[in-house]
Amino acid sequence: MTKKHYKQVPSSISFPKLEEEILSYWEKNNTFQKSIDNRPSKIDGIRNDFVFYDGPPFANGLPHYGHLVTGYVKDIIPRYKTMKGKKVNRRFGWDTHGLPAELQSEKELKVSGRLEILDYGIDKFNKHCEKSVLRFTDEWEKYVSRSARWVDFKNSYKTMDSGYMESVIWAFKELWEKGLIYEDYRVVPYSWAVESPLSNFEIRMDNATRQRQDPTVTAGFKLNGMDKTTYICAWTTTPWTLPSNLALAVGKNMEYAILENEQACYIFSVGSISKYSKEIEELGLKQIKTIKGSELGGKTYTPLFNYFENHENAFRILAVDWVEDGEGTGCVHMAPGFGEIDMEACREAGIKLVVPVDSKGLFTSEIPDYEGKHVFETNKDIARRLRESGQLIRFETYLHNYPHCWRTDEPIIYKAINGWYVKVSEFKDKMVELNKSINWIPEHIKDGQFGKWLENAKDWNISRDRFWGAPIPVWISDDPKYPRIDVYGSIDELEQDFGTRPESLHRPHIDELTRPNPDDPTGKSAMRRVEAVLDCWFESGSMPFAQVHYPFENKDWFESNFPGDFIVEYVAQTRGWFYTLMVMSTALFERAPFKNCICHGVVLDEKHEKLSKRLKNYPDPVDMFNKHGSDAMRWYMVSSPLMSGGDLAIDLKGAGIGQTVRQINIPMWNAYYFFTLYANAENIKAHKIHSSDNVLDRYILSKSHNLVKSVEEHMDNLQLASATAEIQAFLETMNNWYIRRNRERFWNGKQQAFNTLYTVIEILCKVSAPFLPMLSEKIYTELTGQESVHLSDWENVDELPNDTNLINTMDIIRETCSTALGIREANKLRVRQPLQKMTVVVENHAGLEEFSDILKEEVNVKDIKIDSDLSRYGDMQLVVNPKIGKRLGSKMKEVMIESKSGNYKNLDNGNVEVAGIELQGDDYTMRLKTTDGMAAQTMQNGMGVVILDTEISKELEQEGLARDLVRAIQNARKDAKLDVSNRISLKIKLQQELVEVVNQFNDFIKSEVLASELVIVLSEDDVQSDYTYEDIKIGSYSIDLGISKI
RNA sequence: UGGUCUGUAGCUCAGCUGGUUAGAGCGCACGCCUGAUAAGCGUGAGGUCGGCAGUUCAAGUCUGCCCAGACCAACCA
Repeated sequence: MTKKHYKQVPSSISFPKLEEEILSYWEKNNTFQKSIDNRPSKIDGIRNDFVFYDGPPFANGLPHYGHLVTGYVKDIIPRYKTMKGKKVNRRFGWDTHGLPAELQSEKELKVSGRLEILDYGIDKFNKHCEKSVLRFTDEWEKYVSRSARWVDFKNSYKTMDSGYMESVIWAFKELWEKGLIYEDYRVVPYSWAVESPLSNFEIRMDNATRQRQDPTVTAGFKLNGMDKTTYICAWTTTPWTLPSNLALAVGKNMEYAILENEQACYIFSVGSISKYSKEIEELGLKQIKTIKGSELGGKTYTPLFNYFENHENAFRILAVDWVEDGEGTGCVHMAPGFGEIDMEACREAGIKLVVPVDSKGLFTSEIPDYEGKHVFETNKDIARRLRESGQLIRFETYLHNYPHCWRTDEPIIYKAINGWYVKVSEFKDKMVELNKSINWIPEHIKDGQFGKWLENAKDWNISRDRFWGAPIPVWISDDPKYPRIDVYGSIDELEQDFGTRPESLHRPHIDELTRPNPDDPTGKSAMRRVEAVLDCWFESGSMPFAQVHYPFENKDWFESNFPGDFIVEYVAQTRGWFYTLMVMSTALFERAPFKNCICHGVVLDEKHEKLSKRLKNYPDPVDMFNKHGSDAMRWYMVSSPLMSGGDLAIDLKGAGIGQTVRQINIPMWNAYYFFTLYANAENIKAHKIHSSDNVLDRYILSKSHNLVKSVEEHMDNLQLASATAEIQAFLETMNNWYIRRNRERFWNGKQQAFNTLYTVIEILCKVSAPFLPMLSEKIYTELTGQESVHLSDWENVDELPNDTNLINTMDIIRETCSTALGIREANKLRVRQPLQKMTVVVENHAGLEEFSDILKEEVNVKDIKIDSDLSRYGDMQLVVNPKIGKRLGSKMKEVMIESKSGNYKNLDNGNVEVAGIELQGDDYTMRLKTTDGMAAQTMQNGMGVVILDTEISKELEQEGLARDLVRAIQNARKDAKLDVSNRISLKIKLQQELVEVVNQFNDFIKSEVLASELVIVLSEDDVQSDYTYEDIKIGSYSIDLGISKI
């Protein structure tokens, strides 16, 4: 028994099982870590890191398809860069702070709201958050690992690590010192459900804004000092703010109409009258005159409710320039505690605001009638009271887009609240400028979605009145008489001033740091931390430096490796992570945070609707892993429009993924299986080569040159889908041309053929390693005996032959074959039936002779004739090169018509004249149209013609039958589960007519099927029990076939 | 209301700076091949390239308008 050089592999394999095997192989060999350690951080003093930022996910649920897509890209690029020689560290990160963690804990601890948490104890509450926030990390690790994504979990960063938090407060202090942070009392989107303000971009995330039906009220405010009762009408979508109304605003230059009936006057803007025609009719109103808004300015009115009736400066009409005739009445109700514009306008008018609503959205004792009631519950009652006082002009519901809290799904309110802000508006121009240096995929994001957003950037509210988060590192004197503000940017600074090192930067420990106010000579006041914590987006925006505890550690590394080289997330992160990274990076370092960014699209269901856990309208990823494997899923997603920002509609059964298995995984495996099968059968050990004297070898090597080169180009341009398309096309050529056409060489153990296939498969493994990390690993390691394809270097293109002529010629050959097979098909001539002659007529046939053996085999003909005289086989047609249209202009039309109808003449100088225009050189080509009735066909590219001699002589017919017989015997061998190298003994029982065929082709048959003996049996008596028999039909004959392994 | 993207075969999608008869995969029909075999290959049917205008010798490709969908923004007082 000879030693086999390659592992015996099964012809078909379970890819999911193969993947599990590779995953444990990697784990055992520590392959991932090696792939990083193998690469130096610097080469000749030049940085060699490829810096990739892994955006921290929040682990409050299991990963879904969106995460998987991102994860695949996050793996593909680093694997590619590693093979190209870069050191690519990949640390996983966890977003641990913020509302989701707190809400989860509230639910689990059954405490709800700020007061209950304070009661329960911040310490205990935060401890619980800390524990529960990591609950899903194991599950995440499982999913991520199963998807063959290499990322360092052990060394992962968490936003709650004290090092991370220290870097975050450092950043805060930097911004403070640059004057980019301020405290302000402003109206902000406020989630009463989580009792905290939200940032302007949180309410824009995903589907936070959606349709909602709200009551609207048009109320009449009674003007003071009028002869006749006069109502000025204002419209609002938030009736609950009417008790807090302190002013009305009208447009300075707008026209207002005064309408009256016997009892009263009503004022509407002229532009809004038509909308109120129904009410006007009901009240029997007639317009008496119009006045300018400026004339209304300064008038006072009686408040609708008396809660704030003595409020200073209040209940006046303000004439301003920003009111427009929109949906309302042209007169705006102002509740400065609940509207941004309201607040600004009232501040200018010297009206102090009132906020009679607490943190849970309940009215305070300032509104005794509704104390403890949720604001939304009071809308109806407010309308009822207005109706009773005759001041309700209209009540209706209104469908509009309204922001909701992205974590609780409850509608938000706008409310004045104290907060800390980053002055983003001050440096937004800088951000716009820095954005120009970023390479965005797809490109339109740069000046579109992201660029536009930057241009309109608003100041960012970074404070949250919550518990579980990085502290706002600001200490303020508790006595306004002795004001002082201290901001801290490190633990050391804290220790220095407070004399003790905080146990943790989390609340409540951080809050326990107090000290006497140094600016207070009485010594009575103290420095206390402001209570709020930081928006968790401030933390994720700090990720590039905070993950390495900059500037306290890794100072040199960070400074030479920032900005990052690459990030990827889905497109909505232009409002989220991409944005906060940009803000932090611009404010701190005046640099863009990353160089390249892929925004991928969204995975949808087959009806193009969002994936929803509730509807279960998508296949379970785990099922897909188990059924088709992760490599197929990776390929499927990465070769899709997702990579250029488009959506991908995934079908419920995952058929697209199964299709990938059939088109990519199986063909690749088949090639490898084929190689090992015959290398082992022939006891061949192959090695890598870069040249061969066989033309097919040189062809496929040239093709692999092109493959490596184009994949490299696409990858360098971050065009992942294009790269996969190249690999797929190569697979097709390798399997359905190179291997198929070379089968005989493999059967005969031609070393060069094996060397070539070995080389090509190895290259294919390398090129597809980022896209099929496990399948290519399996094949590569078994084929080469190397440790891992992911530890190998990217193939050096320059070493491979690059023969463009050969590739072009081969294209003609392949075209010839498919044309010839087309003729066979049309004439119902099976390929197994040999034919005598094929004529190939191509005008320029230099180099084609070399391929005549290939043609003979592929088309199964005895002789090939190559000719260049097209005119003998059909009529020539003039085909005009359309590019001459540029030169001819309007004459072109005529030239086209004339040439198509064959009206042209050949000139003596070899040129052609059409419609009076002389054409030469590249201006035209002649194309053959085959004469009807011949077994001939024009090639699809029109370059030539193929003619088949369809006459079948007796001899050819018999050879055909012999081949049929061989085919049948091979089938029987297969059925008997014989190895391709087993020798057999044959007994055939057949009709007299076939005996002649078998006799004549006896040697041929025996050698084709590896038969040592062939016995023709004419009666049943000779049947022996150690033979397996089959009934076979060949043409119109039926025979009994017996084979036995020797 | 504005911006960006998308609209090509039953389905999922290619189609470069405008250029001859618009492609691929899946599905369907019919064949073929098989010493890779629970694979492979070929052929066919199927398209007014969302619509209407325009520019041009020539438009799936460029321009304008319109329609539909997605996303982003504005409005939402």
